[in-house]
Amino acid sequence: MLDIRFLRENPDLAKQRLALRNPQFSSLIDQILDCDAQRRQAETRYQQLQAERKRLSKQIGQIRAAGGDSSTLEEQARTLGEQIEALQKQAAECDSRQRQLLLITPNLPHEQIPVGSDSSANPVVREYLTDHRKPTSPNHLEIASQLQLLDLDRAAKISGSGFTCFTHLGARLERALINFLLDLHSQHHGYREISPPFLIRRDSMIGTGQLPKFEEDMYACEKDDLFLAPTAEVPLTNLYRDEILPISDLPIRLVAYSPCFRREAGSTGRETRGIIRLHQFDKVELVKICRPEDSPAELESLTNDAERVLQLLQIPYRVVELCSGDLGFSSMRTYDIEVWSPGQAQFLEVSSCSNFGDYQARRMNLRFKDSDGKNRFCHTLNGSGTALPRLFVALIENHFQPDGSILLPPPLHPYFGKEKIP
RNA sequence: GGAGGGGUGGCAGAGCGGUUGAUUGCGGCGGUCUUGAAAACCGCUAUCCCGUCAAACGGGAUCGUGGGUUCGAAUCCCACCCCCUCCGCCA
Repeated sequence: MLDIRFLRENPDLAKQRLALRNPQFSSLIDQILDCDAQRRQAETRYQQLQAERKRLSKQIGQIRAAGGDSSTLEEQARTLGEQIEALQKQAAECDSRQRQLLLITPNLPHEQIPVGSDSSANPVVREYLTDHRKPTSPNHLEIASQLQLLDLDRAAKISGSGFTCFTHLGARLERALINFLLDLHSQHHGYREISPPFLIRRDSMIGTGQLPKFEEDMYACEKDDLFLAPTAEVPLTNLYRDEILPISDLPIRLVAYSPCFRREAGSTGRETRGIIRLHQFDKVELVKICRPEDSPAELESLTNDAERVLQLLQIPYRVVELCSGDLGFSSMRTYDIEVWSPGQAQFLEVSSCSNFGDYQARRMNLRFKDSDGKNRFCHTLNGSGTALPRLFVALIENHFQPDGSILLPPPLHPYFGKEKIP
């Protein structure tokens, strides 16, 4: 959520920055400021009347205690009460409308990010092993079918398209990867491991920005008004919602494994073959909560922590920075990490590392007490560390051998229990 | 799912229609005393919003959340959320 005071004082700056995402947001800012002006006017007037009524009520109390007649004053107070009620209703309506509008307004892009309208404008920041990448390889589906690592057809019998079963050594590899990632980040990168709930209340979905705007993309349990987590970002970031953290607790670094549930409405046909895009997939997620002045550096180290995964697994990748038009709703700055998939001869996104500034913290009322005793909003960040299915794809395609086996990189051996598949 | 109890300031815990933003204790901050510390004593000690910005000052709101009753609600009524105890069900 954007700071209403910032919008009030810098409406043109806010519009300019939002226009870098999409020009449509200008009128939204005007509507918000309109609500704000109306709200404050009504609020000021009813507060004056309320102060008056308070004085009268005190007098009434005193007169009654003394056994006197207070009926004239009571009549006055009643009249004031009616005016107050009407103005309060007006203020509440403005306030609620203002909040609804703020909740569907995306974060301002950071000043330093590249300007562009779509992913073709995303600059490559750095690359790893891409000079040595395999130009082609059998597709992960071909490899998986030879080695019985996946069963998409039978998964469809259970759940429909967009779901998979990992089978035999495939299931074991999936589990080994999850454990490898959790251990790497919790034991070597300083993240605290959490195993969070996967069903999420509406308020928490609003807190990180999935709701109200993207409700169509979420799986919901309507009976209980709960949503299936689309990413562990949601439970992790919301862990400390509505709290005021002591500054000594910051930065907080959290890591969690979770399955992720996404309806992916409207994306069938594009990049949907195999396990590149699923309605349910595993992911290990990194989240940070820190002081505002630390968030730029924390974004760099978070991205490095995710990259470390690919270095250890010897998978070629590149880091791109998202341009203004490609930026996610809540983010002010994002790096995507993309692994090379020789099977599809393209790069696949396995991690998206973002700095949200105070945008999420404001939505979930997450603050810290500054050294001078003032309460300030925290900054929040997150990144995948990493998404599993595409990592799985890159791993088996990049390490596929001419003899039909897969040679696993050494860091996985203790987790998988052997060096190759089969 | 059924029955009961409860949600008050950083924490503990009073208050159950009228100068109560709220007694008190603990903790925290400042001071007196002391070579220093402890003890004792004194003072301070929430958040949000509005009044164009900042400071000062003034006003309003906040006792789980939202409604209602009333001139006036932490206090009475209703709904919901959360926590605890017992019963039932259950991996």
